[in-house]
Amino acid sequence: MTNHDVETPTLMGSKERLVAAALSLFQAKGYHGVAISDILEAADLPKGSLYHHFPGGKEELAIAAVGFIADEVDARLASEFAKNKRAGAVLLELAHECVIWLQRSDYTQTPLLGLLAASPGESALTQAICDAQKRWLARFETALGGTEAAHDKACLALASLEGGISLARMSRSSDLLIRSVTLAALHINQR
Amino acid sequence: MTNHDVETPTLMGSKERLVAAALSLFQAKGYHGVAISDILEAADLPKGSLYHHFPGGKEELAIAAVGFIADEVDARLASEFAKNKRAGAVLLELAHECVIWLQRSDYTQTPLLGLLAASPGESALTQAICDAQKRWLARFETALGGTEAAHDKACLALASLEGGISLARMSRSSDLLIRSVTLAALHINQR
DNA sequence: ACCGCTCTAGACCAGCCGGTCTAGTTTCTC
DNA sequence: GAGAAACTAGACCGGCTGGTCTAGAGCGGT
Repeated sequence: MTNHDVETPTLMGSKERLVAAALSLFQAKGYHGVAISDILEAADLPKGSLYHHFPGGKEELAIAAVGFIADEVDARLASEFAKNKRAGAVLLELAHECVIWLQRSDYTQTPLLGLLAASPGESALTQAICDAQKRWLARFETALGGTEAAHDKACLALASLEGGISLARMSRSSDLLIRSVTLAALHINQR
Repeated sequence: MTNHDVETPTLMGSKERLVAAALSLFQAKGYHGVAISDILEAADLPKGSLYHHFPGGKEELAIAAVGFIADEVDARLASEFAKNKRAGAVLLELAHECVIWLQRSDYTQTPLLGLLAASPGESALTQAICDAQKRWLARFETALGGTEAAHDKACLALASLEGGISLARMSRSSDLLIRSVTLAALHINQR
């Protein structure tokens, strides 16, 4: 979850700029809430560029955006777990990063994938989101030992994170996210 | 969370029918994903009726829908807690009802408010959603004793529920929801 | 200098969006 | 049964949507 910043567009190629702008907007308003023109304006590019890089239009772009955040978070999880950290600690770290994200956007943006969930049913986009969640889940699960209990704990980790983000965004305060995640982390760490 | 059924429209007044249809559709596709014409078709009513009962248009209707589900769940929580049930048991019961809901809609619908979160920022609608969450949170909090720890547990309860629903809907299986919620309930029940 | 490829640029389009408005029908009240 | 109020009905509108298409700019290779 590093810098997908739209304010410094010239440093990225136009394709990357499109993905970054799209991700940021989708995270703020959901798939249907964002118009193509919004994305183009944010990325400062004309329509032709979009349909050159993404012939599939809005949905293909959204899929790319989901893939981007999925990879980023997945890589981050991998590196954290590689440091032999306990799963609860990693969860907390991720949550704190989400808090920063929320605060920086004045609680307009949802980190991760929450708002993207309102996507056209049964589409490739939905599938992409599902895949991302599966990958993150698997990271936690294996880190927790791969047992049945580990699976349960991994579910709780992700659910408390996504749910906590939703609560935090609505209440415009990171408090609820922190509370739910720390409690979940506590439970996850004990064997 | 009883019957807001759109299939038996003639049994309800047209205003109730509009609210029921709107809620159902918003829960399936999010605020921006639903067109007024969709709602009208589902409720089998012309446009005039909508703007007679809800002069504020789409947003006012959405607010009414949020209020409806908020009241319903809130009343349900109140009655469950009145039976002196432990908070964990109530959480589990609520989750099971959500599971039924998910399965009946073939995982197209999100119970509660998840998808509504993608609503126009800073609007009255967002406020209505926020209020609903606050009320539900308060139910759990007081039932858990009103302490600081109770607040934490209440957050975990709601977060695991909403997050679990999101996971379940994406994976088209209630499994992940059940897992995260049962684990959360376990932790909530212990003092 | 020429070509071919990648990418930018934006005019253009059919269709749908939320919302308004007038006319009609039903239902309640007296 | 007269008249008002509540509600239904749907034509209509301007603006915006996602998407297509043609024209051309920039640039590397030869």
